Amino acid sequence: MLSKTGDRRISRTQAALRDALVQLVEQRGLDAISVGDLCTAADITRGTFYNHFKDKEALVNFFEDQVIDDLGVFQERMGTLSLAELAKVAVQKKPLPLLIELFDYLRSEGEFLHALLGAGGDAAFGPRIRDCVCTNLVQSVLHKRYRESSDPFVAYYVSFYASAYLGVITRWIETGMQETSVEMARIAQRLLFIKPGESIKL
Amino acid sequence: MLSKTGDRRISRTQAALRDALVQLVEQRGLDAISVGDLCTAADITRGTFYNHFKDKEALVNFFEDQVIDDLGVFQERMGTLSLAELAKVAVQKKPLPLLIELFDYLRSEGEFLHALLGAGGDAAFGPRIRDCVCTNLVQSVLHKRYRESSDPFVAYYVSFYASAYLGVITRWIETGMQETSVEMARIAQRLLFIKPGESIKL
DNA sequence: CACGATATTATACAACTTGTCTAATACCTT
DNA sequence: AAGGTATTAGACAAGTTGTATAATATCGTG
Repeated sequence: MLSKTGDRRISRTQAALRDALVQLVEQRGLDAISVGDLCTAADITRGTFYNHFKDKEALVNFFEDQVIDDLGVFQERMGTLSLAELAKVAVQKKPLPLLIELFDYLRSEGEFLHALLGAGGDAAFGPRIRDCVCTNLVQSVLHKRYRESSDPFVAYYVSFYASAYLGVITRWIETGMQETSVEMARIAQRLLFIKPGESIKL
Repeated sequence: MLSKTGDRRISRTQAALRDALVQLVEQRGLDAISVGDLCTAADITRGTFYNHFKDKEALVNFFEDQVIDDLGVFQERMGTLSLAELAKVAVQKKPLPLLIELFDYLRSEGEFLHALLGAGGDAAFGPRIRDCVCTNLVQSVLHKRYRESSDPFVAYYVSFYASAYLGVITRWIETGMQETSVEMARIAQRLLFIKPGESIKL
């Protein structure tokens, strides 16, 4: 019978595989890892691996899905933000609690994200995150009347800022998450109200 | 003796492998391709493959390097642009010839870029292009006095726009390069003088 | 605690991949 | 035309993959 609290053996195996994945991707890159390598690092048998996952790709997707699901919660909450609210907190220089929470969450998954968003990681993961969080963030910020415009420029405009925010997150993670979540929330907000060629107030 | 014009056999082999790479990455993704697959698709022997490349990764890097080198030329020319020039062409709505040339070049490498920048491609390639072209583009546009600032915000500011422009390029390639190079140059320029929350003139 | 269920182990297997090597052949440059 | 060299076809050991089996250890539940 299925119970809410899963089998501890399964949890342990999955956790061990996740740690092994992060460690090995960091060391050698995803392509250079074999299922056997993962099992050795996780201290399990190959048979056990195939009990859980079809192949290496399925393993990676499984753990990526967990992060994407978690981010989905933020995604929904982002959708409820209005531009007016954003402008208000920007003026007050008071970082949005939601953004702080987001960076807190990202930090909690920092090792995984560092490995799988990095150069040795999964090429499909970055776009997935971008499409999940960032596009929505931009949509909530974009003037309502342009959200469903068919003008190609609007699509590029959205792409532009979605990639931009993923770039900020990626840089933060790549450089070891030096800034606090509050600092990052503030940076993310300042970037909303700036033009590329504009003079920056430091 | 080495001559300027290389051996035709080598050129043919490399071209065949490049085509095979693009085709197979598009079909199955880089990870799922074996050296044997590449050789079958390229109609060469595995021995020939190893005559040229140490392994699959070396092959990928070789062709990526060619693109990066080509982009290096644009990178240098970007560095000579001043913000004043950019503002001028923006007002005149006349796209910069350099930008048009850049999108022309990207189109000429469209199939390769579509495959290797895509979800089944190489996770390391996007960051390489970003660091090559985009960062420099931003540097040339960023106010001079902030270029060497140690304020962490400036670093994120640069990251933000570098990723943003790579995102625009990536979207253009992913969606099959519908827009002309002139249209894309115009879009890229318009994006320079806009704020996220700002009303867009369509 | 004891039971039934099941995750894990150890092991084996064929099919495939990898990287290297050889001798013969075909093609290229000069 | 001649010498150089890339390509071919074939073989090799080492490693990887996905699957399967029976024995064992660990789990959740009653």
